[in-house]
Amino acid sequence: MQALCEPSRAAILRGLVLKGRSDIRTLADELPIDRSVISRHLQTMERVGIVTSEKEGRHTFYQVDGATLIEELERLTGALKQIRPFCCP
Amino acid sequence: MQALCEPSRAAILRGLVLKGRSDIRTLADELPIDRSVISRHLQTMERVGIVTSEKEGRHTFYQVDGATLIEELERLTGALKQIRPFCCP
DNA sequence: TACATATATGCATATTGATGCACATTTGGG
DNA sequence: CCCAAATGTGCATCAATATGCATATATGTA
Repeated sequence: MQALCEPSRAAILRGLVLKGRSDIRTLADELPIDRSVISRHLQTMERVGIVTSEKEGRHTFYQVDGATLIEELERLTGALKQIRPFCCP
Repeated sequence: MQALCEPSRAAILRGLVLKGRSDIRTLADELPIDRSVISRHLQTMERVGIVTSEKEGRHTFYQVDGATLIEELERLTGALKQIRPFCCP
């Protein structure tokens, strides 16, 4: 959730989806955001599990982990459905 | 999303789910949060559409709109599923 | 009508977290 | 080994927004 709230993070995620697997430099070329900021946001999102990273030489490639993202959302949706009969009688 | 990110809002939403339809005073009795703050957060969440309100005399009763919440989440999940083959080949 | 209760709002302050610079670190190429 | 490129980190600053008090507004009740 946190990850999807912040405009910059959303933009980075969007860029990553559009471009597919890419390194920070490539993403930074498309966004008006400092590379260091992008780096940190991607680290944040990796911690949460919605992106993955692979180091290749001096580059770090990031990629959206759509499966995890979907899983999490469905988990939440499922939980809400359990609750629903109670919270909206 | 924004609504679910903020700790206080999450707490209020949780309270609202546990108690079911209730007024601000009732919620405030369970939470270490000022009534005015709760009032504003509920207004915010109503604007987004995840809770609904009904005035009855001097009370304003709020209720979680689980249906909308689930709808939104499923919309997002659906969109992600569309993208998935591209973003995680 | 006067009063108490419930909620909403104006406003100043506090808090959280994003931002970008400077610099450190890592790595490949000559 | 030295340099340049790519990324990561420390740090000070800024911006957004939550918070709570004081107060306004609305509403039921004696």
